[in-house]
Amino acid sequence: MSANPTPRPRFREQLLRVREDAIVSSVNRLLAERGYDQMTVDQVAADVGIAKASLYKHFASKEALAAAAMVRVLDQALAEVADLAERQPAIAPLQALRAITGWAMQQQLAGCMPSLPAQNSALRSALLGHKGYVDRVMTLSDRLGAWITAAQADGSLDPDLPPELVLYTLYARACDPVLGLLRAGGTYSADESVQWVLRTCFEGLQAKPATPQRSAREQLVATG
Amino acid sequence: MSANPTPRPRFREQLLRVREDAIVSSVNRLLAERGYDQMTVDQVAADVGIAKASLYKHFASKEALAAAAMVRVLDQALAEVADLAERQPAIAPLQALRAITGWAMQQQLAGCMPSLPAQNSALRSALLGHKGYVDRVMTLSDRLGAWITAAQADGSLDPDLPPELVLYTLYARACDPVLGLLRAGGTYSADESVQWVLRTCFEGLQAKPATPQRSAREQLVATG
DNA sequence: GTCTATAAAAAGATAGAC
DNA sequence: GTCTATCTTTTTATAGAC
Repeated sequence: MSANPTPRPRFREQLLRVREDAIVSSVNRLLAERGYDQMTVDQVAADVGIAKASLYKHFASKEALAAAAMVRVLDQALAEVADLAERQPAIAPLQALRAITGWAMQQQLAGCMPSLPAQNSALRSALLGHKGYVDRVMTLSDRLGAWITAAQADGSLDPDLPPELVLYTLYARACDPVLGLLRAGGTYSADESVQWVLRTCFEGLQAKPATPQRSAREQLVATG
Repeated sequence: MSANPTPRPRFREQLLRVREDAIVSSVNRLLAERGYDQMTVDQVAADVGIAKASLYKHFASKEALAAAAMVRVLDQALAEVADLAERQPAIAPLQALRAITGWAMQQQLAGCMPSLPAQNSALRSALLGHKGYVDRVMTLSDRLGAWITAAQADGSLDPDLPPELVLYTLYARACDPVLGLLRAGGTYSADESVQWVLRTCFEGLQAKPATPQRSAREQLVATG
């Protein structure tokens, strides 16, 4: 009998992963460009350069394709969080939240942020039944939640706000259409657009009350 | 010859309008519940209670249905703006913007805000070719733009922000998914949810620097 | 696993009688 | 204008050879 009944299993595995990675890349881009409903499996197959039937050997359904894309971007977000915590262990929690949100916005403008419709219940069910997806969402929410709690404790984040409101808001801003509209206007670069939307997100639309110009009484006291 | 070749044309017209109004109501609700891509013409016909072919006698396409729903909600928004300007002529521009945005958020939570995908280019083209829709969007943007300019002039709205950023942001908040998520949590009523999201929109996530607690020196001066 | 070819079903739109 | 019945296209998914 042969000494290697299954020669180089690692190599085959690696090849499989590379192929599936290419598929997920295509899905990711198409989801970012066209959204879930407008993306077709034929487009994915054509983009990857394989037959549609081959695609279904790797992923069981269109929903599975979307889930895989979400898992990847969630892993990237988790890596970004870990990187931030490692490189800047002393970073203020509010600044950490701002950095992660800015990273997500950059991803969106770069066409790397898959966008799924909130209203497609079939897709929603499929995602909630996908353990890998749910686990990552919970882990990321835990990490962000810790920063939110800390930022509220140190007084940099409004302590009155329900933490879940903050969490939802940050997730939503990662897909905020305002970003694309502002960028499409042509007046601002991608980075500038991100800074503007980040600013409105954290500092609001209203003018700051005191910081820019002190009150007359305060000025009198300080001067006299 | 008969004295009335076309008997009671007004009555027929009125009947037609009532029917089309019922259609638009169904479309509006389905667009709010399921979104454009997940809404089917069959569902609309079934909801109205007429045959699909009859539907196509009133509206030429699915895109036309969506456009009609948007026109109606834009008219409602314009009526709200006019009502605000008439009943409270002295209202501060910032408060006017806040009131209109809050009204839109209430509409969303009530299931009356049709949501169209930003990425469907076919739909986008159809809308941009629809004069009634474009006119109303421009008119509403003009009204809001006037308030934005005024609010920046009186210093209540951050004067550094590009006005188009503010405009885009207000439009986007009318469809903000955060609202539905917060409401779905069950902790807050619809009105409370609107207030929370309004607050984060205008005041941001960060804590205010000075307003909530005055500085020690200021307190000393005020007390002594 | 990859391919070609083909279901199978959904959905937008229309024909033609009344 | 409203209906039933049908068309046409698109799209998800699979059969079966290699």
